[in-house]
Amino acid sequence: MRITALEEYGLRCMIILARCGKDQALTLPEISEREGLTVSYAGKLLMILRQADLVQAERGRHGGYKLAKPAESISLKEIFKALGEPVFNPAHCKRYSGENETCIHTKDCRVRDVWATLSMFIDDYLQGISLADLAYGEIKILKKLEAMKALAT
Amino acid sequence: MRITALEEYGLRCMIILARCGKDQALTLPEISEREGLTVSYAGKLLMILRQADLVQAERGRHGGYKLAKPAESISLKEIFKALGEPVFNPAHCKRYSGENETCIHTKDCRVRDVWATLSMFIDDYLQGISLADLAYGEIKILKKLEAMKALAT
DNA sequence: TTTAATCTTTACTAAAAAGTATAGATAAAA
DNA sequence: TTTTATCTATACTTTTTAGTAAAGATTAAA
Repeated sequence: MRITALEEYGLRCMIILARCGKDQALTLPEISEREGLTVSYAGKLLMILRQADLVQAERGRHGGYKLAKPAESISLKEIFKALGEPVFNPAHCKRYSGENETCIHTKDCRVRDVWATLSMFIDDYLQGISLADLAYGEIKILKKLEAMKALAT
Repeated sequence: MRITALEEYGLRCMIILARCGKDQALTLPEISEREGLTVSYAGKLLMILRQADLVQAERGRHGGYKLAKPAESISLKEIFKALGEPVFNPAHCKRYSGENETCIHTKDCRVRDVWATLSMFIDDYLQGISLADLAYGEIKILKKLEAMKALAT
């Protein structure tokens, strides 16, 4: 199970935007410079985020990107939804069907139950963390994570 | 976040072996036929599983693969560990470092905290499910998953 | 000892994901 | 109106993952 490059870098771009202040826009060169990415790649990431309505873009002089809404009201779940697929989705069983048309376990599949439940856990976890927590809630988020850990064990 | 092909198919091969009975061995053609995989690909998967000591192989006539220990004492966590990397590991920050030598957030990184905690949750979850649960615990596993869901919300 | 059925290993090809480049569109300032 | 700074879109290249092929090693039976 892997976090993809789009997810990792896309999230970091969101953090940078959250940190730069609500009404100030950052340009692609600025974003890419801060995260150590090429301008092209940052452009690709920001396009994805814009198409998901997570950021707003403005062209021309004084243009750039800013968050489409306050960091407090953007959850990691939303961000991940924009950047990739969930751990488990209905296409899974078709994708991993080997030589067959669909997976041979189509009905009554325990593996699917396990993935679906895990996927739900992950979604809940990501839902509970806001972009603001990550961008400037240094103390808050550590406490939150500690609390979640304690709950889990 | 994605489940990889090795993880998905590798787990399914383990389930097939668990279902075939403790002392009976299955050959590559048998395994591949049951899961709809090519013999070559099944060979690759089983080699990985063998090198992780999850299955035992015997060559020659009457050869084949069987589980290295009872399905009750093999957790999904072990199986996943053999087949791929965890969601978060120490190499992560180096891998996703953009143009830089290491990620610019090396010290005091909230993103890393979030991944590390998530990774721990996932491990706990996988640890709590045995191969036996998946292979022949039809009722048991559904109940288990329901209980875990209830706990989470 | 030969043969056939099996696993083992390594190298190869194909597909997907990651990352780059380039030409075009828009906005504002000169 | 021209120029410059910006985003946008698409096509391309590289790297990684997925999947295949083929030759070798082992075992047991004939």
